Amino acid sequence: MIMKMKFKINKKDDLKLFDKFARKLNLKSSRKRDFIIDYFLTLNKHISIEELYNQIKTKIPGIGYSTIYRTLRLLVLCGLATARQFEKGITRYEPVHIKKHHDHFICTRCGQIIEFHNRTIEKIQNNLAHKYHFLIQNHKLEIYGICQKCKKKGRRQWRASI
Amino acid sequence: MIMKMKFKINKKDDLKLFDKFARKLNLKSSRKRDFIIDYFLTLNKHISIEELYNQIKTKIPGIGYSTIYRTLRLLVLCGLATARQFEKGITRYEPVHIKKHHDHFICTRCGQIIEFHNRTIEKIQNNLAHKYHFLIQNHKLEIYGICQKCKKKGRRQWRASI
DNA sequence: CTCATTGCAAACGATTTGCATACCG
DNA sequence: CGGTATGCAAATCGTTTGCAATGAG
Repeated sequence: MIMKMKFKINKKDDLKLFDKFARKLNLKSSRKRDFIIDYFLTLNKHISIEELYNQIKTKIPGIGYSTIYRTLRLLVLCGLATARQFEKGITRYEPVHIKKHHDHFICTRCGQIIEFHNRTIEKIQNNLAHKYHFLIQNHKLEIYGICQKCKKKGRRQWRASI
Repeated sequence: MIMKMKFKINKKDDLKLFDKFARKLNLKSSRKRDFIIDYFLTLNKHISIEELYNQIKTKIPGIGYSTIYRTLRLLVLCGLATARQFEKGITRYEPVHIKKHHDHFICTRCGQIIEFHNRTIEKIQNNLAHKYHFLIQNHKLEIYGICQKCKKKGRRQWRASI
């Protein structure tokens, strides 16, 4: 029922787009930024700045948080990344190529996000769309609730936080 | 074609639910908190802490931010409010009663929103949730596309509005 | 009296920014 | 060289928390 999704990543085109964007804004090229962008665009899942920072740090030891933030801001500006807030206070970025057709379970207690894809739901959507003479471009399905771990935790642990 | 949905605001039941929740957690009652809850539950739109604070302040001048925060946290915990981040850095809360049956077709050209509800999609969601041991609290399904009218209009008319 | 609630100020965590330095063309 | 990119530390902003005072049962 649940399918792992495959994405055709067209990094080349994405990089070309960024180049054009960079020229428009008179940006100079930079090894570090280029590396971050290249790295980010190969991802097929959303990522937080912290995660990205830790991963990049292993490749560019001296890298700073601000550089990651500034680079991601540029990517969002030029449309190559999308920023989303699944849970409180943490922004997650996804490369534009995975924007389509993925759905999320989001735990409202611990913030865990489970991605899934379901064909039947999509089929129904298409039927409904047909009924309403609606041409589907894209959709977003988010299911909020409590994940297995948090259900087990029970009341005591979150009681403490009042 | 657009269906106005009616929400039965059942504040009485909501308050009862909170009472039960409060008893379980050994909360004492408090005028201020009760007022905030009552006020919040009559809203039919999401609200930010800042907005709520400013509105409550006109009724209870001495109120503090923390009280609002703490009360909303309780409401989220007991399921009477949902927290969402529509935009970066700001959490908005909505009363549960406007949170149900939240499916939308959204026309990306004219902005028309068609609300709909489909039982089968919900059934599938429940199956998926079961598989992941996930307890569903609510969900949001948004389908973006082009509505009947705009399909007929062709490109010229909506192009002008960009 | 015994706890829970509240307001305030301080703490916090994610993000942004000012500035001096490093880098690119 | 002139201007952009970077790292660092400090500033910011929404939110949380410690604590002393207040309120409820």
